[in-house]
Amino acid sequence: MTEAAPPLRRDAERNRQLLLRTAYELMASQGLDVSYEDIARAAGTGMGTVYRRFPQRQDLLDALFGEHIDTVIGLAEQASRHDDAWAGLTWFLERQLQIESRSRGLGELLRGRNQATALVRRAHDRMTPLVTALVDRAVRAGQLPAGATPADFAAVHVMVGSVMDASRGHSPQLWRRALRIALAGMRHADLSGDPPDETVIDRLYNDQT
Amino acid sequence: MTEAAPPLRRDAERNRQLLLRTAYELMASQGLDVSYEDIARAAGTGMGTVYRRFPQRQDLLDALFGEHIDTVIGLAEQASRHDDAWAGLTWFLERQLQIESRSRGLGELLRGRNQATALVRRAHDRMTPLVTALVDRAVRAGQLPAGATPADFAAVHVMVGSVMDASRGHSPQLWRRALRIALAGMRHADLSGDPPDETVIDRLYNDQT
DNA sequence: CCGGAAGTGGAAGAAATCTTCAACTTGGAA
DNA sequence: TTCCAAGTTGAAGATTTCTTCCACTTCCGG
Repeated sequence: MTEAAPPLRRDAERNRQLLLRTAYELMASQGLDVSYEDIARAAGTGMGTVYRRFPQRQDLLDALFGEHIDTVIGLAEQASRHDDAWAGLTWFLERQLQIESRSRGLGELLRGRNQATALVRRAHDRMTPLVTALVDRAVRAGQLPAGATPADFAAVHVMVGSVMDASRGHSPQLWRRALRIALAGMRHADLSGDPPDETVIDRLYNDQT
Repeated sequence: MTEAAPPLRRDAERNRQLLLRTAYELMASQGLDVSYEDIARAAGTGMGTVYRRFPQRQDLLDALFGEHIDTVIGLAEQASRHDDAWAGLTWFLERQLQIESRSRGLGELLRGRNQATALVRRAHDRMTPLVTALVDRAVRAGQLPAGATPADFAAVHVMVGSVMDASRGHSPQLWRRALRIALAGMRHADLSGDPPDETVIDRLYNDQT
């Protein structure tokens, strides 16, 4: 157990909230690679304050995105309860991408661009079994071709996300069209050959290049 | 016309070739963002030599990738002569991605991640009309659904490329599976709604974020 | 073989970001 | 009201990469 941290002084807590709001805004529009100096300036505090509260960038990301990621995990759970496996899968992916479209930073996190391994790994450890079960069900129901795997689903996620990243700013809805293409492809592609390695999902989502 | 540059001294020309080979190797494995210092060190020269020969990074990229890009343009021309429009499209995309899989740097260039706008824009100005004609032919032939556009083709390119980038290193062939998914999606998705803006192709390929 | 133009190397200044820290300010318990 | 632990600030050192520059070396025409 972590020892109970003493509560923050009132002004410090106010600053902390202000920093979180500010950092979230910046990362929503610019992605995760925002400098501490930019955050401090936008919040009107000194850099030292940011470092005191979030000594590691990971600490900031945890505080910023923890609950958002729990939300996404909740979507996966909800989807896995869907009677129609394919409907559950498409609903989940569409919802997740919609959330990512509102925050570039969260998208980078969920799709494993950049740092942030701990948070991401935990999230995917929770979601992968759920998605796997859905994919298996969809295959058995004939909604997906034999040979379809959870890794294909992850690949679709990465693929649509890349269109989102490349078109954010000028065609904010283009990812929906890419999603239609990719999902139709999942249903109609010949996926019988060379099944991807079991570990591909983790690596797709955690490669830091 | 550019005025004729005087020929390089023999030792300088030797160094130039050495730098090009070295830089190509480094960018093939690490992407375009290799520092001049890394290039100089790997080639065994001083940084000043790199700067003297290639004052702007653009100069280096032009010299490195110019002919590779012409090769890809050639592929597009060859594809556009194919009787079967769909076969031409898939052949072209597969070939182009295969080349990108051997050089991460070239992939970044062709898919518009990073700088390099001049070279990329010229290439796409040449290829876009060819691809457009192929897509139109494929639609008329019933090989692609009504509403399919060249921008969808560009999106597929970007999508498969993103899987390539995320899996390079552990699953170097995974992009082929993603390509199968994306191409099957092009044929089977409902693409009748909200056609992408005309300018989307350029922007997909030239967004520098 | 000589002289000078061309070429080279790498130290040094500039710029961006990360990170620490010592002097200063403030909240709130007593 | 006093006092001090908690909090804040921004300057300053460390790092990294970019870019310039000048003393030194090399090539090659005459």
